[in-house]
Amino acid sequence: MVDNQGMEKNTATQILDVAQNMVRNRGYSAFSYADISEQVGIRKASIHYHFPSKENLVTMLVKRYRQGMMRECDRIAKSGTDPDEQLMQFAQLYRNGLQQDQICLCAMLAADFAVLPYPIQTEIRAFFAETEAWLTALLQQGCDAQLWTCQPSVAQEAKSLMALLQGAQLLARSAEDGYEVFDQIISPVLAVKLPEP
Amino acid sequence: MVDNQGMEKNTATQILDVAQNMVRNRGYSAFSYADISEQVGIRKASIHYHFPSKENLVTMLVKRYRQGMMRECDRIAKSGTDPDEQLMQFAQLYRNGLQQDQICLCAMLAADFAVLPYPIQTEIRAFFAETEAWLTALLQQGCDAQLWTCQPSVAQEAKSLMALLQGAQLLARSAEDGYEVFDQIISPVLAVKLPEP
DNA sequence: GTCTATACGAGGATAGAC
DNA sequence: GTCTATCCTCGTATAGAC
Repeated sequence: MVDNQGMEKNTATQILDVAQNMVRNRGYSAFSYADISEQVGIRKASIHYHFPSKENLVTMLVKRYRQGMMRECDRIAKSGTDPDEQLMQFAQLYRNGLQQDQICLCAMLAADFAVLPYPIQTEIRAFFAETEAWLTALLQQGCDAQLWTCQPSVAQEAKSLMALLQGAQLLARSAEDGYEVFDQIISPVLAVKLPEP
Repeated sequence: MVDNQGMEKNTATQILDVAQNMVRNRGYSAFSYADISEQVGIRKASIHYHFPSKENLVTMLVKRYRQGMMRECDRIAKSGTDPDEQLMQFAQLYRNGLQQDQICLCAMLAADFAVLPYPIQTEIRAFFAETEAWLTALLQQGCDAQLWTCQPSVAQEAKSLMALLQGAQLLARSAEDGYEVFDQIISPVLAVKLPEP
C-alpha cells in the first residue's frame, strides 16, 4: 500500500482534508476558518489565499469528494468480484466513516441544505445523482445474474439503499456503539438481496 | 377537528414552535435568537426570560417533541386499524414534514450530534429509544398476525425502518420534487412487508 | 414579561507588509 | 504564500429600567 509518508502535502490539500473532517463531523455552520487554522498551523487570513470564501472552499470540497467517491466506485466495479460482493464493498464505504464519528459529507450537507449557497447545493445534487446511477447499474447486474430481484425497479431500489445507508450513519452516531447499530440496520436489508437458502 | 383558532398561545409555546421549525430546517448551529425574535415579535433579550440559554431552549424543545411523537404513536396504536395500516400511518408522520422542507427534529440533531451539549444528546437518545420500542412492538404484532415476517429480528427491522425513513427525508430535501423521491424510497421496502400475491 | 442598552467573543473577510 | 492588523457583522448572554 503506497502512501504519502515523507511526502509534503500542499497547503490547499491540507486545508481541504481538515475541512472535510470538520464538515462531516459538525456540519456547514459549525466549522470555521479558525478551526482549520489551528489544525493546519497557518493563520486564518492565509486560508483566504487558497480559498477566497467559505462558499468557495466547500464547493471545492464537495467537488473533490464527488471525484473520490467515483474513484472508489470504479475500483469496486473493476475488482472483478460478483455483484453481491460489490454491494457489500459499497456499504463498507459508509461503514468506514464511523470510526471517526463521521457521516457522508453529502449526507451532512443534505441536512444543512437550507442554509447552503446555491453552487454547493448543485454539487450535492450531482453527487447523489452520480452515486445513484452507479448503484443502479450494479443492482441491474445482480438482477441479470439472477442474484436478486428489484421491486418495483432497480432505480427505486438504489434510492432506497442510499437512504438506508445514510440513515444508518445518522442513527449510528447518536448511539454508544455505532458499528453495532450500523450493522444491525444493514443486515436485514442486505440479507434480503442474497438468494434464498 | 378542534384547533386553537382564537386562542392565544403563550409566549413560551410560540418560541418553541418557531424554534422547532428553524432547527428542523437549518440545524442547531444555524438558527439564532434573532431569528426567533423576528418571527415571534419580541426582542432577543425577552427570549432569555423564558429560556435562559440556547442549550436550555433546545433541551426543552426535544423533550416536547418526544412527547408529541409518543402522542402521535399512541393515536395510531389506538386507531384500531391493522398493523400494516398503522405502519403506513407511521411512515406518513415522516412524510408530513416534507411540506415545509423539514426533517425529523432528532434526525437533524443527530447530524449535529458532535456539537450538542450533553443534556440534548441524552434527550435525542431517549427519543430514538422510545420510537424504536414502539415500532418494534408494532412489527411484532404484524408478525403475530402473519402479515409479514421480520428477519433476523423485529428489533433490527425496526432500526432499519427508522434509518430508511430518516434517510428518505434527507434525500428528499435535496431533490427538486421531495415527495416523489420520498415515496419512491419508501415503496419498495414497505411493499415487501405486505403479503405476497 | 418585555424593553433598551451593552458586554464580549467569534465569524468571515480584506489591506498591506514581508 | 504567509503574516499582522483591522473591519464589520452576528451570536449568546446579562443588567437594569419600565
